[in-house]
Amino acid sequence: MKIASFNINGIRARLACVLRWLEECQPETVLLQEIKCTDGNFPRGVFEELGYQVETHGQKSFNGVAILSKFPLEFVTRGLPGDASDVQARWIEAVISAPTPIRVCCLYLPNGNPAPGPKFEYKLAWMERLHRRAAELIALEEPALLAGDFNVIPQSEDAETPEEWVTDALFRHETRQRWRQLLHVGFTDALRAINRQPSTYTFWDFQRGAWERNDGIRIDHFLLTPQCADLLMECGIDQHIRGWEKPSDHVPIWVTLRD
DNA sequence: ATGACAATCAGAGATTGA
Repeated sequence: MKIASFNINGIRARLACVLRWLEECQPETVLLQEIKCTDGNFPRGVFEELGYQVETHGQKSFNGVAILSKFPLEFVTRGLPGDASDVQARWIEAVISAPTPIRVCCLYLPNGNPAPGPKFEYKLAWMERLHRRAAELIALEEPALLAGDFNVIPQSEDAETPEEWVTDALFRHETRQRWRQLLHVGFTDALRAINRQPSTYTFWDFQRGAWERNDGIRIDHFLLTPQCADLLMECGIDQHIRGWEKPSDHVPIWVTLRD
């Protein structure tokens, strides 16, 4: 089972790029972030014709997440539990009904800049809710994963110029402390379980030639429960597509799990 | 301190992102 996560920065602007990548990558399941459209405007037919079941949680203009899968998706829920007043579309969860069922949580964690400020407070509160849901998933003792755009640079080795990020919401100590809470309850960072190489980035800013200078950061992650980590075979980042025509500023990260 | 770059909504320029 190959499961990929990709912050596409607008599904309508990125449709050609995504289709080209799907052809090349051939994932059975895809977790998308920043679809930037309502459920009604998502081009679901395009993916259904490729054999994917499509589940979306969108909103107008901003945010929005979706799951595509060639296996049936069951028990689909939308919205991160813990705050009924939160209207931002940043979480969709489902169980992939494969021979070994996998629970997948597709998330788009708030950016949080500028920090400090109300957006940073929202980010930290969202991470506290994520921590509570993560602990529940661990208690299930089942193969499950959290994946998506975490907007967290975990360590200095995850940025080309870490000194420039120390006051940023993606790398502040409050943010990284909450990231580590997810590891402490038992989640495994899939990329780092396999690959300790530097420059394993998933994001390069559109500005100042960041891609050409490899001035990147690692902020898109797969976190696995112990039962899911037992199934882990590979984890990779499709960095080359950042150089394609009309790319997203993020690139896909994927895992392959034993069936 | 600012802007550089891109997408969205709207139909210019503000807002958001990271």
